Amino acid sequence: MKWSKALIPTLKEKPKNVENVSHSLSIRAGLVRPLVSGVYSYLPFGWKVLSNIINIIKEEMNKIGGQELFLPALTPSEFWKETGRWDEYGKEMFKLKDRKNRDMCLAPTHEEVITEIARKEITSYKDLPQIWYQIQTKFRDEIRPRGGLFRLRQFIMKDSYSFDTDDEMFKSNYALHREAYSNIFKRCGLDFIIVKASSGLMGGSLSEEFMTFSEDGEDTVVVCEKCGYKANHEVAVSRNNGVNFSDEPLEKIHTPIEGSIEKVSGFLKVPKTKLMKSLLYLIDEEPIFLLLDGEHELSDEKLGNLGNARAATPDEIKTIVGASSGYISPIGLKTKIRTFADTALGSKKGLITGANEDMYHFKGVNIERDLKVDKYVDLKLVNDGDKCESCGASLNIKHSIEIGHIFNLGVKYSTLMKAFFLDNTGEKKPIVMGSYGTSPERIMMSVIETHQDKDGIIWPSEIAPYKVLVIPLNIEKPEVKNTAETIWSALREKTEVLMDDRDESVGVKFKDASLIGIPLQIIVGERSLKNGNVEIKSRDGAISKNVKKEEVVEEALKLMNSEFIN
RNA sequence: CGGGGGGUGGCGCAGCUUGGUAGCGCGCUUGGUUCGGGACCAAGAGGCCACGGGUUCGAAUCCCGUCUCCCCGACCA
Repeated sequence: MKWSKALIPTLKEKPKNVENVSHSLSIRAGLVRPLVSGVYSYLPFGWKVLSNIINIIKEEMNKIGGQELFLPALTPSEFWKETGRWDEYGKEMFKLKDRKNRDMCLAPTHEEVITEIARKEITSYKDLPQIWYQIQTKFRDEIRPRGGLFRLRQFIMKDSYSFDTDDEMFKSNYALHREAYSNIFKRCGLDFIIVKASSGLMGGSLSEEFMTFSEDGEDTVVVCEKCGYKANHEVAVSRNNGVNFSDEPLEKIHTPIEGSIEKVSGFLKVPKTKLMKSLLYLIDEEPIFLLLDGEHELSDEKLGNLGNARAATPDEIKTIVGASSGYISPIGLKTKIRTFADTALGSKKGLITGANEDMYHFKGVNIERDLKVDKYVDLKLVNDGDKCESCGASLNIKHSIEIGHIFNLGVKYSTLMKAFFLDNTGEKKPIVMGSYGTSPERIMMSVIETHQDKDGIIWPSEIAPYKVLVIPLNIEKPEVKNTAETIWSALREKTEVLMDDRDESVGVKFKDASLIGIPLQIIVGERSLKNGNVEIKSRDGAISKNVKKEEVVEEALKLMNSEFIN
């Protein structure tokens, strides 16, 4: 392709309303253009990258025996109603009516549709296992699209589904996907880790997320550099901080300040760990006290695991406990309220917590002596620097981007939608399912996030829109032009090559070359041509040398296949 | 949905406080000079100042409403 004939609309300035690097670069390099919030057009240059990513995905999925299919995006409500997600998904689902007034939606995911196929077509254990996948557009009316292309309302998803007779068989399909995903991300040039995940709306237990690190990522993960422990922040665990205070008698003290952990620890001049956070929640409409170490926040995910939970309102707290939030605790209450304590609280002594009277706290609280804990559960959101549960080293919290998610659906959908098969004893059983998702846009944006410098993108060669960029510096000099043409023609038979044949000044060409990030550049200019040379260099700066113009094609092909670029 | 910030030639911005001929940089067109890191000169084209109402002799500017985009929180590939 010649640049003069191509649509590669580069931008000199950072577009407005753009925050993170990948968003800015994807627009500046002419890959994408916004249409409405959370919806983007993919221009030819960007689509080439996405197509390369999609091809890698297909290759790796086919390798594990995945069969590609293509399901409709427009789906009737009835299947969603069978599983209850018509309501569960709520406003996030793009719902519409057809001309007969029938409820339809633009599918946000495809468990229902795929299960509908499975229940009709799979009848015997002899039909199992199966892996079906598709690469298709998903629609989710996100509460807030964000981060450029990180959270979209319309996006491409590769989703696959596995069908097995039992958990044992499922495990091997799961492992195959884990392997395939690892290969996909590796080939795209991404560094990633696999963490324990939260399952969200999908349900199911075994669940892992593939994460890349980026300051602009909307997720956080907890990692232990020492033993390799890693988990999504929401579900990560850490040890008791090991801080102990001496035992004292229980005593009510006057604390004439706002009852926050911050204020109380400041007022009493004690560390936050000496405070015990007492929170009143309604779990399945039963009031329950949740106790946490003063320096930790409650994890929403872990809270959700307890049941249908919500924080008690100030009025409810007043009615149930008789004091305001900030001055409450399960100690000395007339009415019994069940109490769950975070595991890290253990049997601590000498703590401070609310005295169930405004402006008063208890000091000297001894958990074993002064209150009855009904259940110890893991409730806390891990803090940076907490001690690793398994090895005791300090944990780090890092921003990350979720690029893939694999999980066990168990028999949730097969049971709800009656997708049964007969096993070898003639017994009717629900199909064991797994669901696996990744998104080409996310991959592309993650790659940009992690493969760029101040001048622009540096594409890993496998997904680069072109592998080589030929830059004739002054297109009006016949020798420069002809040499570039010769190189370009020879190269285009072997690989994808772009030639910047625009009549632009060198500065513009070099700046654009850096911006669009083609991994290999062949620079044809009068200066080196005097010695019969052209320059070949890699965008990442690793290679820059002069070679005979007759040998540059061969050299380029050699470099392309070497390890030098990611 | 709550909170915050925007919408002015294609792009990035100024102008708005204190109403009075719509401006700058980039890009674009034409001609010329340049050509190893966003060149220079000259001449041009291009704007219902998001939209709808008001106030006023007069509104990009003041007031009311609407739409829309971005950021922070509940969601997830």
